Amino acid sequence: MGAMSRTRTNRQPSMGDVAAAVGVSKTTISRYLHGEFGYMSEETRERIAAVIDELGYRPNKMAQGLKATVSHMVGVTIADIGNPFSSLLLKGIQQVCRSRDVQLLVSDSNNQVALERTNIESLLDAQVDGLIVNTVGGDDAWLADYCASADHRPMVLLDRIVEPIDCDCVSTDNRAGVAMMLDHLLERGYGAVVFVTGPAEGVSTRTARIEGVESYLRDGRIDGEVLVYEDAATLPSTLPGVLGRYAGRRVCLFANNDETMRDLLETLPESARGVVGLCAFADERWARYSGEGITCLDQNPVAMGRAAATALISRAYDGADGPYEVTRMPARLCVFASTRG
Amino acid sequence: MGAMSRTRTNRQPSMGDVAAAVGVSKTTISRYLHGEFGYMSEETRERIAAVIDELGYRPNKMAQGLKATVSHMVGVTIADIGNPFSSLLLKGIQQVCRSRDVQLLVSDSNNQVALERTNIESLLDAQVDGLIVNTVGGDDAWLADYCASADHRPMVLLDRIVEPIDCDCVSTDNRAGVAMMLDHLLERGYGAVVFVTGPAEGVSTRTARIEGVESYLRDGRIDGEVLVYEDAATLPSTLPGVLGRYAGRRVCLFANNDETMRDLLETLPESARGVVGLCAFADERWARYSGEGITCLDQNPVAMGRAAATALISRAYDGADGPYEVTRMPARLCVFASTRG
DNA sequence: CTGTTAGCGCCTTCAT
DNA sequence: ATGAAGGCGCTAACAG
Repeated sequence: MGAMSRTRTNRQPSMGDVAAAVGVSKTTISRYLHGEFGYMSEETRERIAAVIDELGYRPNKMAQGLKATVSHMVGVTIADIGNPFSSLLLKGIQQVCRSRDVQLLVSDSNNQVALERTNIESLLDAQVDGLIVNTVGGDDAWLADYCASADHRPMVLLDRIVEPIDCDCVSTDNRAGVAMMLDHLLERGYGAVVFVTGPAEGVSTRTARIEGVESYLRDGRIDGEVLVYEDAATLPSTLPGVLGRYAGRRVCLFANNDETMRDLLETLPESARGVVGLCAFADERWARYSGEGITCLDQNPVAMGRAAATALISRAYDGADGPYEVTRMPARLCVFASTRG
Repeated sequence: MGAMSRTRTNRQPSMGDVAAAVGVSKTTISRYLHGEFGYMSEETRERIAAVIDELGYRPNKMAQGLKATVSHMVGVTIADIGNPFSSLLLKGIQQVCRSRDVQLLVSDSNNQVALERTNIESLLDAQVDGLIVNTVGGDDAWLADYCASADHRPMVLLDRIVEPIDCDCVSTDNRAGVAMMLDHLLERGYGAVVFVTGPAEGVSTRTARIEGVESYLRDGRIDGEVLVYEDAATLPSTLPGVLGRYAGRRVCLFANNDETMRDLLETLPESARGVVGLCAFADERWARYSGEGITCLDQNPVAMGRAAATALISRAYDGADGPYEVTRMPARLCVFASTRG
C-alpha cells in the first residue's frame, strides 16, 4: 500500500504524496517549491523535480492561502457586466492582475444595490485580498462603513466614484470631457445643447456630467438644459417640446452614454436628421459607424481598469499606504459627421 | 485576556473566536452554521446568533473548501474579454452561478493560446470545481487531453467548440444561422453573396460558418464565395476585385462578426452604398443603428452563457454524468435597411 | 444536546 | 542538508 492514504480515488496528488514518493519530508518539498534550495543536495532537488513532473503535482493555492492569509485573488463587482464598457474595464484589470499573478473573482451586480452588497460580502468570504468596485450607486454609506471597518481589505472604486470615501478612486474626468465637447459644439456654431441622461440616482458619473453641463451653461456661452428621462418610451413625447424651446438656433443633443445615444437615434424623427446635432459619451468603435457617424467622447476603460488594478495591488500586496487618491482619466473627443452643423 | 490568541491584530474573527465567546465548542458553531439545530438548545442557538452578529463573524470559504474539497468557484476563460459578445456570455454565466451561490474566477486569454493554457492551469490551482472555456482555438489536443485525464474537473466549451471532445459544448447554430440569412438574401433578390471573415485558424465558429456558406453555395441557388482576410488594411485593394466578379448581379457582403462589419463599413466606397447589400453576425443593439441599419444574425450570448453554466453546475455539483451534449442555440434574424436590395 | 479527535494541504519555527 | 511538530479555519465521524 502507498505511504499516503487516499480517501477518495483519483485525488490530485498532494505535497505529502510527492514527499512520500521521493522519500523526504514535506518540508523539503515545500522548500523546493519556494526556490530555497540553498542548502539542498543537488540530487534531492533533481529527484523532487522528476517526481513532481511524473505525478503532475501542483500546489493547492487554497491551502497555501489558508496559511499565508493572502489568497492571490482580488474581487471585482461590476454594476452591469453586459455593458461593453464594463468588459473593457475587466480587460484592463486583467492585464495588470495577470502580470502579478493574481486571480479575479468577478461578480455582476445587475444594477441592483442589494446584489452588489451580497456580492461584496461573498467575495470577502472567499478571502479576496482586495476589491475593485464598479458600484451601481446609491449605497455610499455602506461602502464608506466598510472602508472604515477595522479588518477591511483595500478597495478601489472604479468609474462610479463616491466622495468623500476612504479609498482610491478611478474615473473619467467627466467635467473636463463635458467642457471639451461643449467647446467643440460652440466652435461648430451650435447655439444650444440638451444633455440627455437617465436618472442620476446616485450614479456619480451622471451627477458629475450633469453638474459639468450646468456649470458650463451658467457661463452663458451656450444655451441649453439637462433632460432626464426614466423610460425611453417617454422620449418621443417629451423631446420635441424640449427641442422646440430652441427653435431658430442650432441645437445639439448630448447623450450620456451609448444606450441613451441609441434611444435618441430611435426617437429622433427623420425630419430632425441633419437639423439637430448629436453627440455622446460613447465607444468610438460604434459611434463612428452609427448613423452618419456620431461625435463622441471616448473614455479609456482599459486604462481605467489598469489604473484601478495597479492601485489595488500596490496596497494589497506592496504595502502602499499613502493617502487615498482620486485618478481622473481624460476622455478623447472623436469628431464625426453628426456635429458638422 | 481573550480565550483565543490573535496572532495578528484585527484579524477577522474565526469560528474558534465565536466558540470561545459563546463558551461552546467549534463543532456546535459549525452545526449552527449548517442549520443543524435539530437537537440544539434554544438558548445556545440564540447566544450563538448574538455573538456571530456582534463579532461580525463570517465563515471562511477558503477553509471550508479545503476540507470539503469543493470550493464553490468555477473558472471561466474568455478568448477576448474586451469583446461585448464575451461580456454577455459572462452575464448569462453569472445569472445561473449567482442563483447557485457559486463564484466566478474569470481569466482573459487575450486571444493567445499560451495564455489560455496557463490560465486554465491557474484556475485549476485555485481549486475551481469546474471550467467554462471560451477557447481561442488551436489547442484542441491539449484540451482533449485534459478532459481525458483522471482527475479532471468538469468542463464546458462555450461558443468556440471543439469536436470531438469529451465534454459538454454550447454554441450558436451557425449552419442554421447562415442558411437563414442566405434564404433571406434570396428572398430579397440577391444573386450573390460574399462571406467575409478573418482567418479560421482553429476558431470553430468561423469554420462552421464558412462550411455553412460553402455548402449552401453548392446548392446553386445563389452564387458567391468566401473571402478570408488577415488584415483590414488589405480590404480596400481586394474587395473591389471580388465584387467585380459579380457585376450585373445584386451582391451582398456577409460579415462574420461585428468587427468585420465595421471593417467593411470602413472599406466600402461611397459609390457602393446602396448598391451592395450588407449583413453580419452581429449584436442587434449596434447593427440596428449602424449606417442605415444593418441586417444581422443576433446570437443569444446571455442564453448561451446560462446554458453553459447550467450544464457545468449539474455535473460539478449535482452529480450529473450522462453522455456529453452539444447544445446549439439558434440565432435570430433581424432585418434592417442594408438588405432592402 | 454537545464535545473530542483527527484531519484537509500547506507553511513555519525549531531541532538535528 | 533535512525533519518533526504544530497550526491556519473548518468539517466530520464518533463518543458521550
